[in-house]
Amino acid sequence: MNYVTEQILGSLRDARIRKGFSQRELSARSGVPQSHISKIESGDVDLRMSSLIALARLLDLELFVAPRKTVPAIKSIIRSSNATHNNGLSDESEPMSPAYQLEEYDDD
Amino acid sequence: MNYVTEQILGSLRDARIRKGFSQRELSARSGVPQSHISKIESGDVDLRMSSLIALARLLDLELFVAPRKTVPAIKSIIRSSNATHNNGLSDESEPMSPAYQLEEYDDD
DNA sequence: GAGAGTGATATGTTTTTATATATAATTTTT
DNA sequence: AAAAATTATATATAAAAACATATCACTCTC
Repeated sequence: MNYVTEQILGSLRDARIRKGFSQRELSARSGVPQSHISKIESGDVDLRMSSLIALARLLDLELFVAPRKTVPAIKSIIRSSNATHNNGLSDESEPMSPAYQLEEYDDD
Repeated sequence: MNYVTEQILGSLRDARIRKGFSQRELSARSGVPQSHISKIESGDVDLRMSSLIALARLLDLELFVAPRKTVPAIKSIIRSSNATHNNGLSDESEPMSPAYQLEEYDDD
């Protein structure tokens, strides 16, 4: 598994966890079987672009290609975005995932 | 074909052309058949992540996922990068594709 | 208009994702 | 430690990409 792939799959997993989704829940939302999500995250399959985009979208991520020379700048933006776990100045950001969960929730 | 897909495929085609590669040449460099590259560019196939990464790499592009809220900033970076067709202040940028080609070149 | 280069189409085969489903293994919670 | 939730594996099937190869249509140049 090459570096870029690892990066992307890692981002997917991190985003899922940051949103407080289990693989099952992401499965329910995306229609992709949990077993397949597991394989995806562990790099056992070379997933298709449409699947990647669909999963990313559910996790509030977007897929891109960028010129190599812009990579450092972009990574910097992403990094500082991830560093900002809901500081006061937030905009239309996603609701923070709770540190613990009192009741089970079933939206969707 | 959704918006993100279109964006990405468009970027691939643009980058290929900016580098002065024909589909045949990209095929030779990547090992992906020209016929398949044609289908990819016209959105006839839902290509795999590894293929996407491989093609992107040959075109000096890199694949990413980024948090949705960072998208405008990132697009802005990419835009200005593309706007700068070799202005004087360049760094380690790729050699400019020539406006015309005298001889055929075969590196690789 | 012949020849060369380019991109799109066509066909048949192989490989692999994606799906469905079940269950095992692991981690977390009570 | 028992129960519950989460993730990893396994198997079988269907669908689609990837591949190899050939050819067609189009444009451009000589």
